[in-house]
Amino acid sequence: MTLSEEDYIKAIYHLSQIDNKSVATNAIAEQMKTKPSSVTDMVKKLSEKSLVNYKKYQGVSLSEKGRLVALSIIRKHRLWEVFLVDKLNFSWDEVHEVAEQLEHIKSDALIDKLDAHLGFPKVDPHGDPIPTKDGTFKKSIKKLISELPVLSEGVCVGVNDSSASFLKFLDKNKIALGDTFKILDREEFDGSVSISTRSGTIRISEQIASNLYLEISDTE
Amino acid sequence: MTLSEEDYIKAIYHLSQIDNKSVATNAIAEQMKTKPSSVTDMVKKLSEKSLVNYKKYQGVSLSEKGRLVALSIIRKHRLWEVFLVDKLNFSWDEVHEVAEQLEHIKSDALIDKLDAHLGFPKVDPHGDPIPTKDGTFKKSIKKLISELPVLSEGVCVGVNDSSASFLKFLDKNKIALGDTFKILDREEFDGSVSISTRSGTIRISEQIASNLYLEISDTE
DNA sequence: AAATAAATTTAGGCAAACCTAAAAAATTGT
DNA sequence: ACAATTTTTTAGGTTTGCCTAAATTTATTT
Ligand SMILES: [Mn+2]
Ligand SMILES: [Mn+2]
Ligand SMILES: [Mn+2]
Ligand SMILES: [Mn+2]
Repeated sequence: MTLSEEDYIKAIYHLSQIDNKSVATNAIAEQMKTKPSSVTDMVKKLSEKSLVNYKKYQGVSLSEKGRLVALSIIRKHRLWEVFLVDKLNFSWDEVHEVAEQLEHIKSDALIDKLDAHLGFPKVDPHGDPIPTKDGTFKKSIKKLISELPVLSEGVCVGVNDSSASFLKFLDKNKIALGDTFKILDREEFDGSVSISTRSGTIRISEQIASNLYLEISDTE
Repeated sequence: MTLSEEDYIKAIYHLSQIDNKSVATNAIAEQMKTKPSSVTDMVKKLSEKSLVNYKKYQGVSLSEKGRLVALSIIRKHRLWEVFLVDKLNFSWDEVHEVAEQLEHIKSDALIDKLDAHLGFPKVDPHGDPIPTKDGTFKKSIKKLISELPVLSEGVCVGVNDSSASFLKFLDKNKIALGDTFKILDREEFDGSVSISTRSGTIRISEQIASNLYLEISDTE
C-alpha cells in the first residue's frame, strides 16, 4: 500500500465514524485537501483492491479488509504519538504532524517492539484508544460535556478537536486528561457550562464543552 | 526534497567516499537498483537544484549544499539505528531496512529530541560516526585488518560490509565492536589472518579481514 | 413536475520517477 | 589511428497521484 492509499483509508475510516452512513466524495476531498475528482480516481483504485465498497454516486464505505488496514495505521499513529510524548518529551499538541509521517513506516517487528518499549499503552496522548494488533479495540463509553446533563461527574478522557490551538488552550487553563470534572450548571442562553475541578470552578464555552469527552462514573 | 532525491544524494555521497573522483552514472544506477537512464534524469534534476555538479558524460559530484544534505540524512539514519538497537532491542543486523525509511521523516525537533533521548551518541551500531547537526564529523583513524601489518593491535570499531549475513557471522563468532584484537600472523598464501581476542586466538579469512576496521592504539 | 442547484464523475493534462530502445560520446584494443 | 566496446544520454512510454473544465447524476426548490 502506498502512503497516499493509507491516508485515504484512514480518512474514510474517520469520516465513517461520525455517522454510520457511507462517506461522500466531497467529504473525503475536504479531509484530504484534494479535489473531488482526485478522490474519485483513488476510490476506484481502492475499490479494485477490495478495500472499499463503492458504487458510482453512492458514496463509499470500508470493506472488512479496509477496516483492518485503517485500524493498523491508526494503531501505528497512536503508538508513535505515545512515544513522542512519553519518551521524547514532545507536548501533546506537537505530535500529530510527525505521527502522520511515522504511521507509514513499514515493519511489523518495529511496531511490536515499540509497543513493548512503551509498556503496551491503551490510549494515546489525546485519550484515544490504541487498537490491538488484531484490530480490536474498546470504544470507551465517553460523552461530550455538551451532551451530558447537569450534575454529571466524570474523568476527562479525550478531546474531539486535537488542533494545536485547542490543546494549547487546555494547557493554559490547566485542563488535562485524567482530571475529574463535575458539571455544576448550564447556561440556557449560550450553552456555556460551569464545571468544578480540583483547582476550583471554571466556566467553559459551548465550543469548548463540545470538544471535551468525559468518561462518566455513575452519578448515583 | 523527495524521498527519492534524498536516497540519490546519499548514494552519491557514499560512492564518492570510496575514491575521491566524480561518481559514474552506472555506479549510481547499480547502487540505487535502477537503470542508467533513470539516473541521468535524476542527476539533471539535482543539478538544477544545485545539489550536485554535473557535466554531461563527466560524472557527478556533490556540491557543498548537497554534501550537507547527505550528512543530515546520514545523521538521521544512524541516530535511528542507535534507537532501534539501544531502545527497541533490535540486533545490529536487523536495523538497516527500517532506518532506510525512518531517515526520511521530516522534523528537525524530532531528530534533536531523539539525539538527546539517546544521550548524544557518537557512533551507530556498526561503528560508523554520527555527523553533528552542522555537518561536521570525525572520521576516526581506522584501518581494515587486511591493510594492517602483523603485530598491530587495536579496538574493533566498525564494519565495511553491514549486510545481515556478515553481521550474523560476527555474532556467531563472538566478534563485537569494542573488542581488542592483535594481529598475530598473516598467511601469504590466502591472506588469512590469525588474531588474538579476549576469548582466544582465531583465524579469519582475507574476506573477513577486509571488512573489519580496527582503531589502532599505537603499538609501541 | 420542472427548474435550479449541488454533488459526482469523466475527459484530458501534468509532474515525478521509473522503464526500453536507439543514438551519441568516450574509452579501449590492435 | 581507427574499429570495437563500453558508458552515457536522448527519445518516447508507463504509472501514480494530482489538477481543471465539462458532462452527468442526484437532490432541492418552486
Ligand atoms: Mn499519514
Ligand atoms: Mn492522537
Ligand atoms: Mn532511504
Ligand atoms: Mn549503520
